[in-house]
Amino acid sequence: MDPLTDRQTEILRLIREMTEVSGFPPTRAEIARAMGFRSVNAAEQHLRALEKKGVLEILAGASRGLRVRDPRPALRLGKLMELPVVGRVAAGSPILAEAHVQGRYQLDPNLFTPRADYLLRVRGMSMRDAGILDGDLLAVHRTHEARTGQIVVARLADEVTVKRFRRRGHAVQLLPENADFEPIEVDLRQDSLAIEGIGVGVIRTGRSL
Amino acid sequence: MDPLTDRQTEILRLIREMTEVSGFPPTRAEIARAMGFRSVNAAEQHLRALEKKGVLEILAGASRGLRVRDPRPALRLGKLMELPVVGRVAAGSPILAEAHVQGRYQLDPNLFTPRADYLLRVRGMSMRDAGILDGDLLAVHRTHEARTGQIVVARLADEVTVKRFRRRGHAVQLLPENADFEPIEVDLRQDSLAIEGIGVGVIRTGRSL
DNA sequence: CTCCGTACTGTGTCTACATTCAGCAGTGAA
DNA sequence: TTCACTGCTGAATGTAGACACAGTACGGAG
Repeated sequence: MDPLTDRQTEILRLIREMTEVSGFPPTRAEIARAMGFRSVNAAEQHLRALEKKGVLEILAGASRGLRVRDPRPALRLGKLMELPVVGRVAAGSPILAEAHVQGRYQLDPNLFTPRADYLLRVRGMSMRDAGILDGDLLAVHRTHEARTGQIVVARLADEVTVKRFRRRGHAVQLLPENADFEPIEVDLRQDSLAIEGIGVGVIRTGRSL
Repeated sequence: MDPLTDRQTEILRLIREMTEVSGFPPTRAEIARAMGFRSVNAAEQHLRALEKKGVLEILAGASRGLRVRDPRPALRLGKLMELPVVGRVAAGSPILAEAHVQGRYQLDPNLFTPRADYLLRVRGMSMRDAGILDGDLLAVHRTHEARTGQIVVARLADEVTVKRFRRRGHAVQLLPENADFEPIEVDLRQDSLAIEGIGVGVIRTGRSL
C-alpha cells in the first residue's frame, strides 16, 4: 500500500479525533474548517486520496459516510463466532446483504447445534406458541434443506418469513404457531420456495421480556 | 429519569447497533426503514422522546447528529463474560452454589441490559405465554429489587421459581403466564419472599425449538 | 370530559452535504 | 518538456436529511 503523505496522515488523524469527540465522522466542510481550507473541495480531494490508498472507506451519497479502515486484528478471537444481526429484509435482496446487518454479537459456538450463521430479528407474532415473539433473535443455520418439523427461514415471493416446515411430496406447508394466522400452502411444481436456513435457537433481549 | 417505553428502548438499541456497524449514527430515514415505519416523522418523534428523557443527545441541524448518552463502556476487546448455567436449585442452598453449575457459556456483554449474571435453566411451562419454555435458559441479573411487570427469579419456601412480579403495598403476586397455572399470592408481612434476580433475556438452544 | 403522552402516517420546506467542474501552482520523474 | 501527483481556490448542482405542520388512534390521569 502506498504510504500516506504528511498532509494525508494529518487528515486521517483529524477524522479519527473528530469521530471520537462528536460520536460521528465529520463532513467535508467540517474537515475544511478544521484544517483551515477555504474550499470544501480540498477536503474532498484528500478523502479521495485516502480512499485510493485503502485506509478510508467512503460511502457514496451518505452524509458523514466515512469509515477509517482500522487494521483491527481479526475479530475471530479464540474460538468465538461473531454473528451478524439481520433486521428487516428488503424484497429481492440476499439476507446477508450488508444493508440489513443491524449489529454483531459474539457468541459461544457451543451454544447452538448445528452452528448458527446469523441472527434474524423476528417480526410479528405468527410463531408465538413456539415461544418466538416479536423482536426475538432467531439463530439461523444456513442451509437449503429442511425436514418436516423444523423451523425454517423461507423466502416466498420476495418475502422472508419464519414458519414451521412440513413436506408431503410436492406439497409444502409453512405452518405458523398461532391460531390467528393461516398456514401457507406451497406447491413445489408451480411456486418458488427458497429455504434460507433452519432455526437452531432463540435469543430474547430484555425489551420484549 | 423517566423509564423508557419498550419501543423507545428498541430505538435506542437500534441506534447503538447501527452506529457500531456503520461507524456513524443513522438518519431518521434509516431508523424508519429499519423499524418498518412508513413515515420518517415516527423516527423523529421517538428521538425527541429519547432526548427529553435524557438518554440521547440531538445536535440540531447536523445530519446524523445523534449521540447516545452513557456510551456503554463495553468495548469488544475480548471482554467477554463467561456466564454459569444454573440447573435445578436444591432447597435451601444459594443459587450460584458450584453444585448447581451445569456449564458455562461465553456471551457478548452487549446482549443484555442490564448485565446478565447467570443463566438459569427454566423448568416447566408456567411461563409459556411469555415465550419462556421448558428447558430455556433465562438470563438473570442479580438484584433484590423488582418492579411490577418484571420477570423475577424468586425464592419461596426454599423453592426457586420464575414468575412475573406484581406488587401492591404488602401484597405481592407471582403470576404465571399460562392459564393452567395459578397465581401465587404472598403477604410480605407474614411470608418470606426473596427476589434472587430479574430476567433480562432468554436463550433457547436447538433441542426445545 | 379534557388533556397529555405514546405511537404512528403523510406532506412539505429548507439547508446541510456530497460531489462535480474549472482552474492555478509546485515538485519530481521520464 | 510533458506528464502525473500533491495541494489547494471557487462556484455550482442535486439530493440526502433535519424538521415543522397536520392528522389519526389509543390509553391513562385528573
